Amino acid sequence: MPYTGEHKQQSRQRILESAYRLFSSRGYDNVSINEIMNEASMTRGGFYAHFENKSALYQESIRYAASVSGLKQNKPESVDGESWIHTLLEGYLHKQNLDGECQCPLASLATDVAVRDPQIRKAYTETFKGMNAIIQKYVDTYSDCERQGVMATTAMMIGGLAVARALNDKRLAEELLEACKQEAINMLNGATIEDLLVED
Amino acid sequence: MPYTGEHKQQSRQRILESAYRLFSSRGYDNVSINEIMNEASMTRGGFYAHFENKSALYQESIRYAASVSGLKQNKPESVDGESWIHTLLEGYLHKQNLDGECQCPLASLATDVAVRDPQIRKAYTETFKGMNAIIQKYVDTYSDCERQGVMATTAMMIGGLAVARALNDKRLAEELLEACKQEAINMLNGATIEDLLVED
DNA sequence: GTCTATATTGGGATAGAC
DNA sequence: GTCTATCCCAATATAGAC
Repeated sequence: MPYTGEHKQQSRQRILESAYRLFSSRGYDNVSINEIMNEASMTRGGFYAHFENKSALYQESIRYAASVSGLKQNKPESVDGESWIHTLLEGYLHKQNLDGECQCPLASLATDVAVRDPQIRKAYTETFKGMNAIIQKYVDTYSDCERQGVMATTAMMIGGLAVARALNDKRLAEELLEACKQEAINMLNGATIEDLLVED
Repeated sequence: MPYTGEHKQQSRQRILESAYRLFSSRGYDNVSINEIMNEASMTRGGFYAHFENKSALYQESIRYAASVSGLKQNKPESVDGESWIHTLLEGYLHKQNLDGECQCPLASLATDVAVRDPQIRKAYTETFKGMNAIIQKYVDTYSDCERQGVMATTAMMIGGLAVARALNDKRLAEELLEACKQEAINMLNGATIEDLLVED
């Protein structure tokens, strides 16, 4: 029955979308299955035809969000690696990510994930590795910045956005995003003062 | 009645301690007032003699944790500012903060706070400002690193620790802490490649 | 100020009709 | 596969004894 299968896939997709939207806005515990299903234009009872339980949905919604994040966009041929990194930073540390939903589960759910079961943390860990791989790939086209610098930069991006979302002071939050953007560009340029001094 | 007043203060202190310990380990929603009171050797009913509700306790426990954090220790006279920054980084990005409780509420509760009421976010915001002020104070003794660099560094420290706590891979988590430590030292040294190039 | 007992709510999960 | 109805448990908050 192709219709039934396709229809089920569409329902599943809608559930994943509304789940991530609500989880990133309000956290795992503060969102009910009822709300998620309503937002996906279904009722509560139907949920268990798609997911084993709420925890399984959480895990899959993290993977889903990572797969549609701005970081996953393909670089146009005409743009060089360094410019593309700037574009990615601009999109990631953008003030539109401050209120409510947020494109990146690494930032919106960091401390929430830390207290969940291993399957959920595994989805988070793989997403983090993926983010580092993407940044490294483009950085390699113009800089000698290595794994350590890239990891510290992604931590700063995630931390900057996560903290900015928690702040109760919009001006400070936007200042923080801007600071992280500038320093990320510096850090990804690779060489440090020490390197230069040694070369002198 | 001095005895009664003092006794109440001690009870309140015990509640704040066990509250922060449990909140930082398992998040706000996953900890019940019952558990907190048991951990403080009291019973549930007594709670409301000390705090208006659970939310008020959350707010005060964040301020309490910030007040006893390692960052609040006083620098010994004999140690210079730069060495002290290294000591603070070592303590903050230490693997003993990975499992369970964590000295810094900014890292252990970042995304948890983002979805709470304004009073809680205010406590978080003030704690963040305090962390920046402390780092800036010591950095000023040896570097020209300004507000932007300090804010980006604290975001990296908080983000590094928060993400490392969420990861399901101990080796990767420790590598991340180490990367943030090294890059924080670099960043707090202030000048960037661009600065040096301009000076040339 | 601390205790026990309880009112009340909310939400995860299941049963069963269609 | 989706719906309605229901079971069940956990947790906040309150009432009232001591």
